[in-house]
Amino acid sequence: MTVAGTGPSGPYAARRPSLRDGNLRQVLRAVADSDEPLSRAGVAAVTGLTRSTVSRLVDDLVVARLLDELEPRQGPGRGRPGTPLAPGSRVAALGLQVNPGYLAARVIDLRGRTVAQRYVAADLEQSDPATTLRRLGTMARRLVRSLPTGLRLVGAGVALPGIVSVADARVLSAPNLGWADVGVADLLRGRLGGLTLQIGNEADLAARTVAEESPGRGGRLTDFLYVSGEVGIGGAAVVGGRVFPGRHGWAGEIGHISVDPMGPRCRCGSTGCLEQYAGLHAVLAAAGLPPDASVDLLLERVRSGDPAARGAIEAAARALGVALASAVNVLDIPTIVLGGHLAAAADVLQPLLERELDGRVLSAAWGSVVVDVAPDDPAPGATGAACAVLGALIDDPAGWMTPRAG
Amino acid sequence: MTVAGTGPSGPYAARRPSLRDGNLRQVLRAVADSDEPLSRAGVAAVTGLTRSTVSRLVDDLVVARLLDELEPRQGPGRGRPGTPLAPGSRVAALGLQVNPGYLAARVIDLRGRTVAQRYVAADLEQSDPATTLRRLGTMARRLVRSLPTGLRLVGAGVALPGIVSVADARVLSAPNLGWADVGVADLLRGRLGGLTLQIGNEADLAARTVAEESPGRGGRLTDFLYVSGEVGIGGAAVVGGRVFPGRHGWAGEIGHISVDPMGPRCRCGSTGCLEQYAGLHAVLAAAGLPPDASVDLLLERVRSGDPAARGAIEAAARALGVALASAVNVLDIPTIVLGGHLAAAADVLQPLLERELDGRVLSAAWGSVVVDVAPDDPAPGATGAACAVLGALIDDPAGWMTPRAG
DNA sequence: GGTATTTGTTGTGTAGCACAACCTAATCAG
DNA sequence: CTGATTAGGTTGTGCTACACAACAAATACC
Repeated sequence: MTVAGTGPSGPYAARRPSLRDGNLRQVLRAVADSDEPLSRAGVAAVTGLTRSTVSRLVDDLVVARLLDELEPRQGPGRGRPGTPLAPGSRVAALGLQVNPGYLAARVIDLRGRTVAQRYVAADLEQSDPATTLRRLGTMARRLVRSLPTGLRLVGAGVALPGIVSVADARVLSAPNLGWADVGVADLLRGRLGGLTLQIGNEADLAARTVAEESPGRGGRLTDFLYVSGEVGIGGAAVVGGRVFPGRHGWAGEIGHISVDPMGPRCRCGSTGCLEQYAGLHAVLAAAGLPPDASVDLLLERVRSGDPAARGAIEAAARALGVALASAVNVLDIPTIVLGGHLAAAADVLQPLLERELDGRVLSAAWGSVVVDVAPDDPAPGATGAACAVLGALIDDPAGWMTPRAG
Repeated sequence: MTVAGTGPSGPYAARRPSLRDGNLRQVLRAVADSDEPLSRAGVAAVTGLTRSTVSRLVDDLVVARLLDELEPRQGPGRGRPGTPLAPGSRVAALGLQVNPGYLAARVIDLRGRTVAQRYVAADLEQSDPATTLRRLGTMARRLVRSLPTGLRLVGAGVALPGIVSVADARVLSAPNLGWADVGVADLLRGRLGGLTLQIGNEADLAARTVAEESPGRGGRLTDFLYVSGEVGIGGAAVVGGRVFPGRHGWAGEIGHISVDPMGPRCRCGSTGCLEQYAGLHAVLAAAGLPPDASVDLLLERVRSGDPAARGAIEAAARALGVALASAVNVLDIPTIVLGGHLAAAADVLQPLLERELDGRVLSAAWGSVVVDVAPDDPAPGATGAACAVLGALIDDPAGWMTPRAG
């Protein structure tokens, strides 16, 4: 959002150094956003600043290790070859994720490369928060210890499936974990060695992995509705490359759009929520499978023509279409990205879903709704959590350079 | 972002004068946003700039007539009294509105005062676009001619109930007027004497009148969902004081949220849209009234206990609750503002609506959904259209000062 | 090897803000 | 009525950070 007047420094104030701060960000962004290494001159061309100004800013960013000078590579150019620049590979962030089916930890550097990761499958539906977070903390600590020296971690993030309070790092409600009112920071921070900890909703953070190919570098899509099918159904609206937070950061809860107000009661208190039609448990039950059956088994049955399984998935697709159509009408974001289990089932969902959407979305007359699939990532929340930390760094490099220069 | 970076000039570029441009905006905003006239020193205190800097910036804004120096008024202060500043009263914009039931034109100055206005009731359902816009144009021209000399109009805006393309000033579809693919700018511009013309959706612009008390001055609410009940049901999501546009500017179409996928067919092509339950024609029909009956008659019957009328309004309230709950779950904006006919019916709608919302909104457990009523304005779209023009001026004063100084 | 071309650096000019000193206009104390 | 106090507004000086221009460095082309 190109809104002015709001930002890291607040609605007001426009002191002198803010010009430099802003330009540091522009330069860092330009490098991060480019798909191939830019030279100083390239940055100047992209940003509109002069070469001399860029040069000075780049030098400072290199000293702060936010940028690296790469080895000059031979290109088919005519003049003096530039020194290619890239986001600093010695600056990284830790991303963590708690999901009903697994724990994950991942370290990602400013270039978006996964430096190290761990993944443990575990059944965490109705788990004890303290025990689970202790496990996650231990996992994270081991991962951090295994890192090469010289790598600076700038922060950590945790992705959790539920309603979270970002400000005080609490999980207010995570029904699929059986958690309510859990202070994640308190239970985890001690194990992270003083690393700043951010918390976020799983779908919001997973959506980042679609919005950004690497920290600061916009992905193919800038505006889309991410639908995270895990055990429940979460979601996030991405607008202009940024996750739309809403008032408390709880936007995107499409799992609780009402598909039929006379439908079955949902544990959220409402009736006929999408989750009651397209949630994992609901679909498995409709397909005549036990609640702990795998998605793969369901999809196998669908593809082999099992009528109950096919009926279940078709009902889910229709419900999904009805709910998403309402969401698209409200948000005017005619692009859907399926993630989690829904991504695995995309091939069987897509035709029905697109038909339903095109029939129900008001703007479909001027452009069809596109249904896309999220890139395959076993723990997209962890990736997104790390990217969120790095994104904050890219958004305000000056704030990170002054306190600890060098 | 106080400075460069993102803003009117685009995501990149951060030249030198942008600092001054940004500060001009901050100063102008500070004055516009204050509920009582600020002095130069007051602006300095609010913005964090020094008095000397503010003084220079204010002087330029006064020369450009964007600010006025008021008569010094006696206050109970101790030191030298400051010269109170206010947004320039000689700068104004023209706001126009075409509604199924009326035409309106209104001139509003930078202080938010209505300088002049005209209003003509007319039945424009299924009207001819060219004829209607010619009428509106004539009305506007007469209004402009009646203005006092010395008032500078900086632009015009038109509010229309339908899907509009802002970029090329076309109405793509306005079913309640019977319009499709109408080039509003071409039909109107000739009558406006070269005034720049913006076009906007009625609900989006009406929502501005709630978000802003006067141009640049935030209202009581900064985040809310505006529901415009005219003949159809439009809507707009306001986030951080700004209307959320979506990809094409068509966000907020809550009239076409699906309340019951098995419900009656809507003219949009979908089934069970909110408009089929809570739209004016639907409610009148359910109450056993003719389609051209007035809202007042309906409400009178409801209040006098007519069972059919009461049943109709209750059904509408429930449908509205179901649809708005979905919208709130997607947007996380737990404040609803009722406008248009819905505002008139607020007292009978409110209890049922709030009950439905609190039962269906996920976040209701941490804070009830508030249902509010828009201020009474016979043509809120016209007001909002004028404010939109003035808002653009306030957002970029530098752009308006350089071309024509003095 | 010379020339053209592009990159990166260095020096100079300048816009615009901070800071401080000063002037002005009010209230308050006596 | 006079002087002290307080706050608003203006003026002058210095500094920051960017623009512009000139130059050095490194490559390709002839």
